[in-house]
Amino acid sequence: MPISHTTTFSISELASEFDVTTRSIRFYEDQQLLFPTRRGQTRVYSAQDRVRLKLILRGKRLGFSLAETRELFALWDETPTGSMKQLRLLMAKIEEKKTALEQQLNDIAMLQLELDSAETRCREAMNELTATT
Amino acid sequence: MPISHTTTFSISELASEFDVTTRSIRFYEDQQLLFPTRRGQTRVYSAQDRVRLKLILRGKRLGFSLAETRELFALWDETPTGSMKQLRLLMAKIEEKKTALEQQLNDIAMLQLELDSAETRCREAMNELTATT
DNA sequence: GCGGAAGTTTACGTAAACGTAAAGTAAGTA
DNA sequence: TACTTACTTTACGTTTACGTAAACTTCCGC
Repeated sequence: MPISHTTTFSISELASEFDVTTRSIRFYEDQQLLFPTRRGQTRVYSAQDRVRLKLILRGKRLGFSLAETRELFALWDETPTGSMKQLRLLMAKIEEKKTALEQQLNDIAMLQLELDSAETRCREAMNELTATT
Repeated sequence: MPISHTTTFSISELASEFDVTTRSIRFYEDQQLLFPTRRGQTRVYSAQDRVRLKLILRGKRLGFSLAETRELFALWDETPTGSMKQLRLLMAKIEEKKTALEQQLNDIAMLQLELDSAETRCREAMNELTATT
């Protein structure tokens, strides 16, 4: 059901665009990660919701739990309008995430080296087989 | 029980070194990711096992399931001594992992930008509060 | 030789992230 | 009007990755 298309989407549009099930999308709503409006019973998703869904899936690719992603949304949403104490806490969370990402970058770099090595060995083995020795 | 220490480790040594529970380590064995030898009943871990454990944990940080990590181990182990067909399959798997890692790098880069932005906003908010305006 | 620490197996429990079936509604269409 | 299609809620089932308790065995120090 392609919705009015000013800037809104149906659940199946999003599902097929991002290749997830409607079940998943509803589950993300259940977990307070998405907040579509309703036209009667039917869910109507805004462009913002679409972005959020994209971010959720990105989070998954990085191994984040839905809870963690929700935390990140909180970081992003909280237009920093809190007390000094809250702001310090927010900064701490941000730094924490940043160091975790640094760690991930390291991990990925190592894995890439190993895969490259495996690739080389594989290539050599293929050459052995091809060679007319 | 610090074992003979030529190059072997007890389960609790590994557990405390990597800050995981012994339960987890035993579970990884159950899932065919580790293969400690036995001294009587007791598990004895080699340096190789230790490396594997480290790799398992790295995998977890990258969001890999234990099954995926086991697959990676297979890639690594299979000293490429198979048929051409098998080698091509191996190469395909390696490429697949590599592109997945590229995707992850992209994802991380994006997230880093967003976190930097959040950090900036946070700093500005703190300055607002501090300023004697 | 006895208590405590560290190891073991067996087995049931649990949280996260959905899958899947059941049963119903609402809109468009032949 | 009947049929199809897309959407909905409710609710139980499933997989992964362990946690946790129970009930041993082994070894070490005193």
